Amino acid sequence: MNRPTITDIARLLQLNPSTVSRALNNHPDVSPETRNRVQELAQELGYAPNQLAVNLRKRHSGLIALLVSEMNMFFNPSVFRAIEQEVYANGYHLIILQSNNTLIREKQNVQICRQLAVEGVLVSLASEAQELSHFAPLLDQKVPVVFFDRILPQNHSCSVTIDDVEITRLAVQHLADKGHRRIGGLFGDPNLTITRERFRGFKQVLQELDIPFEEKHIAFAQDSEQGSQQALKIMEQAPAITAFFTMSDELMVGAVQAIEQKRLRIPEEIAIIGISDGFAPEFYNPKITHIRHSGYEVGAEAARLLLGVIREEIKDPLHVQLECRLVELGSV
Amino acid sequence: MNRPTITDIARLLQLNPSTVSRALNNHPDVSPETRNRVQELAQELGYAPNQLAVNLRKRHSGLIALLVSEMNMFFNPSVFRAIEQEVYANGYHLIILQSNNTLIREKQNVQICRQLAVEGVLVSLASEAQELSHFAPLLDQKVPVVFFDRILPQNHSCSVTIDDVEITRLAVQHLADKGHRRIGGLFGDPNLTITRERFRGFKQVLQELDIPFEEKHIAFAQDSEQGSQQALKIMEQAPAITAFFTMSDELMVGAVQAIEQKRLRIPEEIAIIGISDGFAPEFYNPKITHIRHSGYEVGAEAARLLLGVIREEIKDPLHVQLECRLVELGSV
DNA sequence: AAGGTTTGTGCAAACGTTTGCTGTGGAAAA
DNA sequence: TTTTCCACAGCAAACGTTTGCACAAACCTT
Repeated sequence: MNRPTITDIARLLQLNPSTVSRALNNHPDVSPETRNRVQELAQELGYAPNQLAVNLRKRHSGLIALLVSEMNMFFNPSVFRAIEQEVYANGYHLIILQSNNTLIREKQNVQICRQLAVEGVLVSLASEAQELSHFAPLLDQKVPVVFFDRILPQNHSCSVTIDDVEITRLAVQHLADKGHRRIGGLFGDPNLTITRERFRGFKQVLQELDIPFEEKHIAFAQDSEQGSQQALKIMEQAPAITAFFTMSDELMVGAVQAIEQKRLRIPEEIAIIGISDGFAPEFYNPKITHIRHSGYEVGAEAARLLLGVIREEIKDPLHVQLECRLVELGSV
Repeated sequence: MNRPTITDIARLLQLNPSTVSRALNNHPDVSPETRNRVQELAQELGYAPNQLAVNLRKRHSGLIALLVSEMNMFFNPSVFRAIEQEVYANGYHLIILQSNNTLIREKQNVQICRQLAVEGVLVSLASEAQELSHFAPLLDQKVPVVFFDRILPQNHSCSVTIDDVEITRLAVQHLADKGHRRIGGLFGDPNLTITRERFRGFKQVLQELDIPFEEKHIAFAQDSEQGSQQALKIMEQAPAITAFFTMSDELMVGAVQAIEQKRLRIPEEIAIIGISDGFAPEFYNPKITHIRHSGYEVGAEAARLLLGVIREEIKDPLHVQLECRLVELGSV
């Protein structure tokens, strides 16, 4: 009762395995009559090709790997869904590898990609990754790699990000439009491009607005918990601030927690604006005004780029920056 | 500049490929001296075994599939993280297949599992799945399957759920203890065991408490949006209710939205208690009292069971029910 | 010293496909 | 009728490993 193979079908039909193979793949070299006989029997036996053998023979795996730091709720599930859908629609399958933000796991994962002969890799870097040399084993083998979300500047592959400077400008400008001039800022891991860019944007806009930048108004934090602590610290060191800018959902949650702990009312006593790719802003009352970027679009675009590179339709490293929009809710 | 193979190493070292293979796998039949020579050269060449060939030869893929309805934020990412970690730690890799809650995709995904020769499958059913016959192709081939979270009663494989009746009892009992006797209930897809069980628990507890069950106090909803509408409807049809029970995070979000829309204060004017495996209860102010079950534990247990079945340590279908606890916050 | 055992290596088949090449019979062209 | 060509099917090698078996040499037994 084992799975039928091409050879089984060949034996039953007094044919050569090669003919059966061609028949199943609708190769023109096989007569319509035999093709039908083969396909009918295959159907009847519930034949499904042994993908393992196909893979070996064709020297590819049909797999695309997603290397990601971790599956937290703020790694927008829609990024994920978009990638899966795009990949699935093109006949590939997705395998997920988490780095837990460690470099060592990321290196291992690269090796795994190589061993499994994955045909493309989507990467959102671990925060420990300071450079990209550990991707060499893949690039050497000409395995297409697309970086997204958390990237590093010195990359020679495609990448998908959002225009971090612009997005931050949008947020801070909005605060300024509403009269805020003493603005606290909460930023993520300072090693990541995303953080550096948003921080740069923040300072740049302040300068344009003739608002002096003050160290004590800003802080860096790795997660929601730290974000909350840092927000508290800022409010204590600089009680005069009238608004917070947070560069991610995690930090938004942290900031709101700190604000509630301080028993300040939003937006009357303190305003908050953030950058969000999740549902967090909708959870609160009032809902948090934010710059929304579509996680779905990031995922979809990254997957599309990767597929383009795999099909050799895209030759040169493309760096896509997605646009975002201000969503005015009640927190400013 | 191609990847070196075992045959390359053999040629370079004037050995037979079989010896090289054994050397690399630390087979005792090979002398320490040759083993070292082989391993050193392998290291030097950056040899990595061609997993595709290994798979074919060993007739397994090292893959475990996760069949899931969709990657929404309420499919607790920690379930996911737990599964990935457990699977990874045991040398397997995870491939994700989404059904988008449709039966047709679920069937396709089962076929894909078969073709890829996955060694085990973790399933949280699509809501369209009313029975399990489409898993026959896997079960026929003795591919281990473990159902979790969204299951159906008539399954002969292992499953991991929580004790839905008990969990609901805990919640409703808590409301009753606080004096509530007119309780609204929001439930999910009535086709799913999880819903039926929780609904059964709900009615059962009401009966034990001598509270008459009223149709107009309860509703079923598929998502957060519908949940909100249904909650509104309940509050209009039965304005006397003093508390809501919600069986999932989605519905909790919906209910809170409805309550806020009605401008009722929690918990003074209306109480709410829910079952949660996510962060939703923590988002609100006051935080929502809930029964917490650990998504991480569900995922980890499901993965452990699956690995047990794969290793043939577990022979009979085990049905694990995880325990939960009441988290008293400010909404009751 | 004859026999037996151990140790290390090689040979070849197998896993299930795919594919370039060869070969056949018959139809079309000369 | 002979030649040319085409449609169709078979043969065999290949993808890179793993593994049962055979075998030689060296090592122990009596």
